[in-house]
Amino acid sequence: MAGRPKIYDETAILDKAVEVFWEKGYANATADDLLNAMGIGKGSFYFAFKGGKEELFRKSMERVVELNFKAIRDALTTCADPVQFIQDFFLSLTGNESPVGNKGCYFGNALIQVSADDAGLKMIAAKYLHLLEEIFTEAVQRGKDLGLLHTPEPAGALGTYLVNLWNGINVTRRMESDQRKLAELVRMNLKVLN
Amino acid sequence: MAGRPKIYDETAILDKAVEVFWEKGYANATADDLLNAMGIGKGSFYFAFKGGKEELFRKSMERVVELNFKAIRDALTTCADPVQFIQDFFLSLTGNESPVGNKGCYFGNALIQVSADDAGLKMIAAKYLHLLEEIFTEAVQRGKDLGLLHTPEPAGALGTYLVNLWNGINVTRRMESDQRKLAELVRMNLKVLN
DNA sequence: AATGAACTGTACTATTTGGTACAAAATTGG
DNA sequence: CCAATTTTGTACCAAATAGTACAGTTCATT
Repeated sequence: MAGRPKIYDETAILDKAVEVFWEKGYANATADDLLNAMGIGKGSFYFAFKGGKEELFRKSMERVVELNFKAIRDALTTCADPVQFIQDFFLSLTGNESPVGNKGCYFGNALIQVSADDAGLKMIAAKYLHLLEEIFTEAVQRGKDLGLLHTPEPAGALGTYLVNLWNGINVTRRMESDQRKLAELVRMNLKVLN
Repeated sequence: MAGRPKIYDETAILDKAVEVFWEKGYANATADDLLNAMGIGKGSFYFAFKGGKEELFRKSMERVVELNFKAIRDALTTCADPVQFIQDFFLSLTGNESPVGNKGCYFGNALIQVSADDAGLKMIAAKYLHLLEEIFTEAVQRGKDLGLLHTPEPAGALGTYLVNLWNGINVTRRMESDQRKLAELVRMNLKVLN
């Protein structure tokens, strides 16, 4: 354990990479784009990420899960009314300054942007979307336990429903700029939570 | 009006290009991939598509609209029960051999795959998704006129709902291979059509 | 301070990319 | 058959790309 110390902060440059991938998409983000944003040289980059762009993206997905999903899960498991939280969450997606950003879902994007021969990355993206589904399912279950939900639909089916709504909204937002229509759309969908 | 005749069929090579774009995605499809699939040389290609890959993709989108959306619209405007048709249509998406293929929505994919500086392509893709929304809306309206629908939701809102479901399913299909869950998801969503 | 390990910057390379140039080929009309 | 026109194949190019090689640097340990 000796050696020259890193001149950068691991997570800081990962965050920069996340920005680039989110903004430009996996396929369109070049190594140059990434290195510039991260502010490190090729030497450092290929030393830290022996797997190149692919490994960087894998780690960037972990980072996004860490930053976003964990926060959602925490909020959902501690808040007084998870059902209300879910409703607010989805409605917030219809605004211009959504907390999640306007570039779609990091993992949904990945599923569609990553080329077929990077099957590994796709599977990881799918896995994380399943995690999100699970988070929704847990929240719904908690809502049921708290007596806030009376629908006969099982929590698992509602989790699937919500992750699909998430996937849909993240695409539909790109074709529809009318926030009213988006909000109405969400409201109509959230009627399943009654 | 003279000149050497084309050695290829315009629409035939467009169909080949559609295949490649659909399979690999816009960003990942190289000119080489496309030329090989289309079976023409660079000379012919850049002569026929002066705008290169971008123009080819624009025309390929037109072709997909022509092939797929027009068929859906025709079916929806002539069938006896448009509501039933919509239900069958969405349920068919959950199977392995969906009529639309398993590579997602051509236009939803485009919205997510095309780089930000190709804003023109994105707008066209969005426009075509709005066309699909309109097709759904018309079908719903017709269902109402025929007395097959009793929901108080306006047809336009239901059209938006359905295009969002379409967008969602096309992403969710990539993360969820369990056809039962997908079918259940669709069934839950289609309860809005009652 | 000497040693060795961890890290970085730069120069280089090989390949792939989209795209152009242009001469040759295939046709129709005169 | 000749001229005009349209289409094609090939050779070429410049830029961008991912990645390697490696010498040099900075530190902890001794």
